[in-house]
Amino acid sequence: MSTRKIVTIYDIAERLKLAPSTISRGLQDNPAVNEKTRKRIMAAAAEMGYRFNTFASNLRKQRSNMIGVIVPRLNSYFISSMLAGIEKEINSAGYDMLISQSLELEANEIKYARAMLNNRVDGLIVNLAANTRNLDHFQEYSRHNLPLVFVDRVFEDDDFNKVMINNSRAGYDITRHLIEQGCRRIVHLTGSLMRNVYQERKAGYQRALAEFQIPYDEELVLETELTEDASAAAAEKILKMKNRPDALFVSNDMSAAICMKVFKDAGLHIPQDIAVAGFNNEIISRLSDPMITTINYPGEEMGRTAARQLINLIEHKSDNDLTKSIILKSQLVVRGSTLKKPTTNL
Amino acid sequence: MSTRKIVTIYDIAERLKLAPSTISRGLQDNPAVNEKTRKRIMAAAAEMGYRFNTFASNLRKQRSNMIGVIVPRLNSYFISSMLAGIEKEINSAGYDMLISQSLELEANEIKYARAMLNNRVDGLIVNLAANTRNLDHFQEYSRHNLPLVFVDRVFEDDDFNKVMINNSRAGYDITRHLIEQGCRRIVHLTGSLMRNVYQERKAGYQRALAEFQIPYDEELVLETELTEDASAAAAEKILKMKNRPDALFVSNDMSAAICMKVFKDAGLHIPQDIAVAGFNNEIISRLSDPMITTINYPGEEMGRTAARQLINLIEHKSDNDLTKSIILKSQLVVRGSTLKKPTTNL
DNA sequence: TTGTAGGCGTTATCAC
DNA sequence: GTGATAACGCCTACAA
Repeated sequence: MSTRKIVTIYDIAERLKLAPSTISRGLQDNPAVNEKTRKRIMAAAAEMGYRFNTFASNLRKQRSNMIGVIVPRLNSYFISSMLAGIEKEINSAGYDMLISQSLELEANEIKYARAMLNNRVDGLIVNLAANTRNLDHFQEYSRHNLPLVFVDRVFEDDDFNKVMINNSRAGYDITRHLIEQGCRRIVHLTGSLMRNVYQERKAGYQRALAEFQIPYDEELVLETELTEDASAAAAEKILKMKNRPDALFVSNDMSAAICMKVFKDAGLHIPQDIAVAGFNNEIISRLSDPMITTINYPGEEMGRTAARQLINLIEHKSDNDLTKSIILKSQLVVRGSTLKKPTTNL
Repeated sequence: MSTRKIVTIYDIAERLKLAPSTISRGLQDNPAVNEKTRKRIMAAAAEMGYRFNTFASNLRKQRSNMIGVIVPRLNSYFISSMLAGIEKEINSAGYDMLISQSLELEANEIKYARAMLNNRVDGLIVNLAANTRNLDHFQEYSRHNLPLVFVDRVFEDDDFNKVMINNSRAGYDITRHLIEQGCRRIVHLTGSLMRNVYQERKAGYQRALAEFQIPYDEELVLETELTEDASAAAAEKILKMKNRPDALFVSNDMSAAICMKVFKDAGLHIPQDIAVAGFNNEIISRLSDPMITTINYPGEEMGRTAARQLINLIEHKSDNDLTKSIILKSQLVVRGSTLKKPTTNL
């Protein structure tokens, strides 16, 4: 029963003795077409197994109604929250979403940026790969006046649109909090320092140390990929340090929880023996024992904001020349994993 | 400097005094074209800011090179692992991925299934929404001979291709394990029983109870949405039960961890006062204290398998008439949260 | 309210 | 090795 031949508006037109243009109008509820005609058209279309051809339509209309999204990974708490936010906003505005994951590799990012361009996406949202060196592969978007928004992982000193939080401030807040709890030898476990988010958090960490006249010790900054294994390895390394640190500031809650587990398994008490702070306010920060002090990091909202900004640019509701950096709020959330002094009322 | 007019192969042809067809060939490294000519074409294209038009190409070639994916949510551990698997497989086979999230609503699923069809995806992978009642909205795919693969959440008694695990067996294994640990009053906290995955796990639970002559008590089955709040509420409810249960089997590790936290906060000891088992083998199951007994559930591999199966169907490397259900292995992983008897060597 | 006609950018076919 | 031409399916002036 499956109709081999692809059914087009011409076939429907022929069957109903109407013009193709009438069919086209009828199918998209154009009010110019007679109600009865419209119903006949719909019925015939359904019966004949007609499928609207988005390509032909897009080709003709010169736009795709698709928004491209390039992220480093799909399976991360932060990224998936962000994607959920992007998707909601995009879909309610009538767009579809084309996703690629760079797997943290610049080479893939370059490849996908080009593919998205060829796919005529109406705009692009990007969260940079860990090892991306520059934004050359996005210059083409400017050239074609295609809106582009970077979210979270960005280059800070360029003219692109971006949505982010104040990572430096957050890193400072958390480090200062640790210092105020009496910690002096604070390890910082971070992701790739090529990325602003990690670089900035580290800058905030250093700023807080300096403010309290604690000498900065490079040995205490551990750069890893923040994977499950790498995090556990880092924790082991910390355990083996001659002069054991009294605090650990990790750039990610999951990683922090992994370190905490290693510490606890080694018989340490948290926060007494070592205080641990994370980042992101993931569910796990609330489930760990003790609960993890962290930075509340609005992934879904960042996604929505980036998407909304992009859509505004696409629909010319805002001006691409007025480059905007949107900085969303993040807050320090103090919990048991760092409370050495029972002073705070929590 | 931005070129207003869209540059096409005609423009390049004109500039180089060549025919459009030659340009087309040159751009795709067709060996028929002279090496020198090819280089001139490439150079001109780059210089003029030419962008390949995927629509026109797809329209002409009658295919999109895109694979559609419909999932209930993007921000869940299992889903994002699965997506990562799908993406890797799809991309290495040269396809792109179009994603929509149904937000667990059948209405959205119907809408997106149609949109994917119109977008001329070459195939579709679906993980069903919580409240989907039937698969009518996918019949059109059969009609058009478009390959379709359901993954994880499926309807078991139809003719569609599917990739899943043996949920009934897994539910049985976990329940039996709890019983063998001496538990008799076992609560089962589950997601929507309209979905096979939950229905089957429950069936396994019942089968194990029956086998050990433990009467099935409907009051002990709690159906919720397994969100953070719903899980905590369920745990509270369990705490208030007159005759407190001695075990809890949750259909999801995150949920199990949340329940455990509520129990611990109420002063209970795990597993002595109440044993807790989860599902999925998420990272959190390894980080909780005690670690959570669970079912190892290969999300990424399920994604890869579904994608591979779909691609085979698309490329006619396998026959759609030979409907296949692929059942992947899952295993019971016993950990501290259920070990009441220190007999097992763990 | 409906019809006519041309074009969106690419590729396949056939010719040279 | 290169060129001419006709689709692919839809949309939109403009005309009737």
